[in-house]
Amino acid sequence: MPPDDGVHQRAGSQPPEGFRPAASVARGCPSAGGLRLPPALAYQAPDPNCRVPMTENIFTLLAQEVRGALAALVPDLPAETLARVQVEPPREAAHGDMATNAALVAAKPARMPPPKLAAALAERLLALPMVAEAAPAGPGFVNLRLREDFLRAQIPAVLRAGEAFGDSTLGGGLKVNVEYVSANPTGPMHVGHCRGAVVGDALANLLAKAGFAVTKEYYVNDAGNQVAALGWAAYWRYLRAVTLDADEWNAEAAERRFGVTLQYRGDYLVAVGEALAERHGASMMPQRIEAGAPPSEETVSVFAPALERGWLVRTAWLDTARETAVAMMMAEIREDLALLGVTQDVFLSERALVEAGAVEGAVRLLQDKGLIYEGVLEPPKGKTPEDWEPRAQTLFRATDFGDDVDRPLRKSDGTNTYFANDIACHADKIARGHALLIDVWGADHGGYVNRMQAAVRALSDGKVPLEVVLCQIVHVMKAGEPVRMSKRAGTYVTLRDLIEEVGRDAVRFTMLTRKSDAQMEFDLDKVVEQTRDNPVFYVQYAHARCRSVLRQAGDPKAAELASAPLAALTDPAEMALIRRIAAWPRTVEAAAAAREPHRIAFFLQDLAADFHVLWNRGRDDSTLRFIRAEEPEATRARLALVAATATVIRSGLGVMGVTPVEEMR
RNA sequence: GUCCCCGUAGCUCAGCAGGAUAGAGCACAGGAUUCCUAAUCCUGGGGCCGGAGGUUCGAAUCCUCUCGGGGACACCA
Repeated sequence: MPPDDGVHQRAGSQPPEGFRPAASVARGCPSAGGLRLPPALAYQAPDPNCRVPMTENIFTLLAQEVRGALAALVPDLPAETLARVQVEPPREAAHGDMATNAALVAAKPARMPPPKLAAALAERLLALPMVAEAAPAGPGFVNLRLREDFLRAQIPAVLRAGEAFGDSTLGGGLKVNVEYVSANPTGPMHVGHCRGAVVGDALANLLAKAGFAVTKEYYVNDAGNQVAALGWAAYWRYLRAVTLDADEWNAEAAERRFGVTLQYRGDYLVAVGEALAERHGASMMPQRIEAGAPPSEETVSVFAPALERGWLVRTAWLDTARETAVAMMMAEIREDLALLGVTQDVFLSERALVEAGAVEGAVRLLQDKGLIYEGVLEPPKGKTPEDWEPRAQTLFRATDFGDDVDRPLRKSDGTNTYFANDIACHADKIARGHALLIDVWGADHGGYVNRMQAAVRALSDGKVPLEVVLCQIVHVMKAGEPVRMSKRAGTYVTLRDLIEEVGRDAVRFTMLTRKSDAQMEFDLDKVVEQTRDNPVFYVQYAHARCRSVLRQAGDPKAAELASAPLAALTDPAEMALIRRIAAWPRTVEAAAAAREPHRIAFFLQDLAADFHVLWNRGRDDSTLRFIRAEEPEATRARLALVAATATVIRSGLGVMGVTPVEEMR
C-alpha cells in the first residue's frame, strides 16, 4: 500500500487575501426562457449578453421575441418588468405550445387592462415567422401555437448537436464546487451514503451541462476522534495479525491494557492489520514495562493511558496504523464509488488542512473581521445535557449571519471542533476561486446548515453563497419488509452489495426518482422488476426500442438523417414527441437552476412515454410504422425522429450517469 | 423548549420559483399482439392540495398561525 492514498494536499494553497470575490459580476441575464432564478444566481452570469444558447432553446428564443414585442408595444417598460415575463408550456395542452404572462405583468406599468394589452401583444406576435397562432386568453395570457415546421426543425438540431443537445450557457462558466459523499474513511460505504453520492454526482453533471465550471469534491474527514478510533482498531488488528495466539490480543484484552475503547471491530480492518504486519513485522508490538518506570525521553511520544497500565505504545505506531487504515479505506471507498460510476476531482484532506495551518488561517481571517470572541453559551433550551457546565469557549459570531446561537470553534481539550475544520475546508474552496459552493448532506446534518452558511458568508463577505442539498434517509426494503441496518447483526448492507444485487443503473436511476429531501423507499425487488412501474426499465426500454428500429434500418448516420425532409411528420403522437424533445434544453436549465436532478428522471419518463405511445400507434395503424418500404421519405423523416429521441434519452441518462442500453431481450 | 424538512387521489409521488379546469404510476375494471421488442399501449372512475387567516389581478406554490409525521439542537463527525 503506497503511502499516497490519493488525498490531495490542498491546504493553504493561497492566503486568505487570495479570495476572489465575484463582486464585479453583473446581474443575471434573462436567458432562461422566463425562468426566475434563485437569489444565488442573481449575480452569476458574467456575460450580460449571454443570449446565444449553445443549442436551441425554443423557450428562450420565444421569451426574447415576446420581450421585444412587448417593449415595442409599451415604451419605457422597467427592466424588472421585462425580466418577469415568462414563456412556458401551458398546463393545458389545448392552450397551445406556449403561454406568456407578459400582458399580466406589464399591465400596471402600461396602464392598460391585461386583456387589452394581451390582444395587442398577440397581434404583434402573430407576425413572427415561427408563430402559427397567437390569441389572448383568460385573465391576460397570450397563448401561442408554433408552426409545426419550426418545431420539426428541432430534430436536425438534435442530430447535429448529439448528446450535447440541451447544453446551456445558463451557468456562464461560473466556478462551482459540489461536495458530496464525504463519508468518513472509517469503513466501507453503505447504502446510507448512496443517495448523496448519486444526487451529488448527477447534480454536478447537470450543472456542467448547464454551463457551470464544476469541481466534484470529496472532503475526507481524516482527522478527529473517529479517525483516532480507527487508528486504534487498525493497531489492534495488527496485533492480532502478528500474534500467533489470537486470544492473547482479543478486543477486551486490548481495551483493558491500553485504556481505550475499540469502536470499529468490523472484519473489514483485518486486511489493514495484515498489511501492517507484513510491512512492519513485529516492530510495532507494544512493550511490557514496569509500571511507573518508562524511559523519560519516551514519555512525550508514547500513549499515556497505556503507559499507566504498563504498556508502551509509541504514538508513531498509532499514526502509522491510522494512516494505513485511512489510505486503505479511501482506496476501497473510491473503488465503491467507481462501481457506482462516481469519480470525483478533488479529495480534500481535513488532516492536511489542519497540518498546513489552514484552520488557524481561517479563524484568523474571521478574527480580523471581529467575529471571534471568548464567551460562555447558554445551555440548550429544553433538555440540558447531563454533563453540561458553563464553560468559556472560542466562539464564532454566527448570530450575525442568521444563525440561532454563536458556535464554538475549540473543544474543551483545546483541539478544534469539526466546525472549525469545516470552516477551513470551505475557506479553501473559496480560495480556489469557486464562486458558488454546494454541499450535499444527509438530512441528519440539517441543523448544521445555518452555521456553515453563516461561516461561508462571513469568510467571503457575502459574495460566495453556500447552498446545501439535504438528502433524506433511504429505507431499504426487501419483499415488502424493511431491511434493518445493523453492523452487529450482519445485516449491514454495503454499497457494493447493493450494486451487485440490483446493478448500478437501477441504483442511480431509482435514487433520482424522488426529490432529494423526500424520504424514499428503495425496494430491492421492485427496482429490478421489468415493468412499467420501474422507471429505469421503462426509459431504457424506450432507448432499446429506438435502437432496434435504427438497426432495422441499417443504422443511418445522424448527419445523414439531419438533412431529411420532415414534412411527413404530422401525426399528433409524432408532434407530441417532437414537442417533448424541444423542451429538453429548458428542462436542463430549470433543473439546474433549482438544483434538482430528479427532474431529469421525470423528464425521461415523459419522453419515454411519448415514444411508447407512438410505437403503439404503429401497431394500431400500420401506416404509422417507422419503417415503410413504400414510403421512403416518411421513413427517413421518422428515422430522424427516432434517432433524435434516442439522442435526447442518452443526453439525459448521461446526466444521471445511467447506461443507455442498446438492446433488451 | 428552539430550529429545519415534509403533509397533494386508496398507495407511491410529480407539479416546471405565483398562472387558466391540480397531474402521472400503482391498485381496481375493461380492451389492443398474423406487424419495427406486448418489458408496451388505450379506455374508465376517483381530490376541501392537513386546517385557518393574509399578501394580489391570480396561491398547492409566498407570509403568519395551527394540527400531524420526520430530523437536529455546547464540548461528535
